[in-house]
Amino acid sequence: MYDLLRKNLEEKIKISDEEFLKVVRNIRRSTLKRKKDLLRKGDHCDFVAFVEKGSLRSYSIDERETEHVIQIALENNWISDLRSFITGDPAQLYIETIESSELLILPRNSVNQLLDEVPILEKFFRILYSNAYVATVDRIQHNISLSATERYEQLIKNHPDYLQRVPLHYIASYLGMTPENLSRIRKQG
Amino acid sequence: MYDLLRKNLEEKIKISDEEFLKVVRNIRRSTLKRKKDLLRKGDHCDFVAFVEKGSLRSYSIDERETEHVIQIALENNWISDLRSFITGDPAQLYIETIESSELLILPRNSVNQLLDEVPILEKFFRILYSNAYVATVDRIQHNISLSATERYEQLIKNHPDYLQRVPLHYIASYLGMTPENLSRIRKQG
DNA sequence: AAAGAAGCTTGATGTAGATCAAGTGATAGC
DNA sequence: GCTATCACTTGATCTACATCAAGCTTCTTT
Repeated sequence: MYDLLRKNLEEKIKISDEEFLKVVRNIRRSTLKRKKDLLRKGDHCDFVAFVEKGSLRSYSIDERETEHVIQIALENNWISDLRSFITGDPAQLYIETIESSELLILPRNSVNQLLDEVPILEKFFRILYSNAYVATVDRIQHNISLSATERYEQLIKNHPDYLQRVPLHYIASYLGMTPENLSRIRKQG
Repeated sequence: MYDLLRKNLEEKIKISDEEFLKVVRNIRRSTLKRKKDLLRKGDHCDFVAFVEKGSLRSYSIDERETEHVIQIALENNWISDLRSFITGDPAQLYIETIESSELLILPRNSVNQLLDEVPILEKFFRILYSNAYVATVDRIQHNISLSATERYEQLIKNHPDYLQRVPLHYIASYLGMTPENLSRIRKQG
């Protein structure tokens, strides 16, 4: 039932049956059809969500009403508006399912309490945060120094699975280009 | 002697004289002329540095030999290659003084030890990390959704001090544009 | 005080990628 | 199984910004 979550935790920390049970007790399971909202801008993002099945994206909308995909998460990944989760500020992001999905939701209240009960989770969250940090730093570097074509090539290398599962216009947005431009890049390559 | 550092810590946490003394005992003071390296790519960044006086920048160099300014730090700010500091991987960044500067260096060894001796510092570092995270997320949003002119206008609003102290071609790089383009933008505005 | 380096501006030209517009093919949900 | 929305492609045009090149000014260092 919670095998994938357990596996995910054990990629980062050692956790006993007993400790894992404490985590599981605090989890809420959520099943969502495709294109359903998990978070809307202005909400308080008081959870982190683990993707057990399906796929999601987080995105922002700027003043010109343009969407920008920030994160794509398939199975075995965590998604949240970490900024809002950490600071308590209103969310800047929307989070939405791409395919219909099965999620395991860990609310912030529980997290605070769990950190006392299961101290090894401190390490887990530290890793979660620093991974998120490193990912965003990488992304800046990426956008700064690569052309649209190179960014697409990197994506093929690092996330070939996205191409099977995620509509191309989301991928284009994630890579910081228009769908038209991505289409033309794919035609050449 | 360490007034500015104390003030900086107290912006984020409450710290007693005794605790602060423990911190200070672990600090190394460093005085650098302008344009001197503090960190080179490939080094292990095993410190965080507090700017007591002067200014620094961190930057990367891409395959095309182009520099990209990642962070600018004036007095009362911290600078590091946090990615390398956190993960222990070799640094991706260079750090260099812009003006001649006075730095307070906190080595990682000391940090680990200090976290045991002065638990309140856990909070300080959590805040330091999450500020860094939020800053990079903001920067992505910024670059994604604003034009070169708008990015410059935001900078004027948020960091007017940079304009007095930091050469314009570093600012241009920080904003993700060429010096020529920044020059033309300033001419119009 | 002089010489060199660093910093800034201006003009001419080039180009990656955006925007606009239209049409075709695929999917989901009733 | 039908219909509407969604997804993708292709072409024509436009534009923000980069690149290249040159000259001027202002600092730094000796």
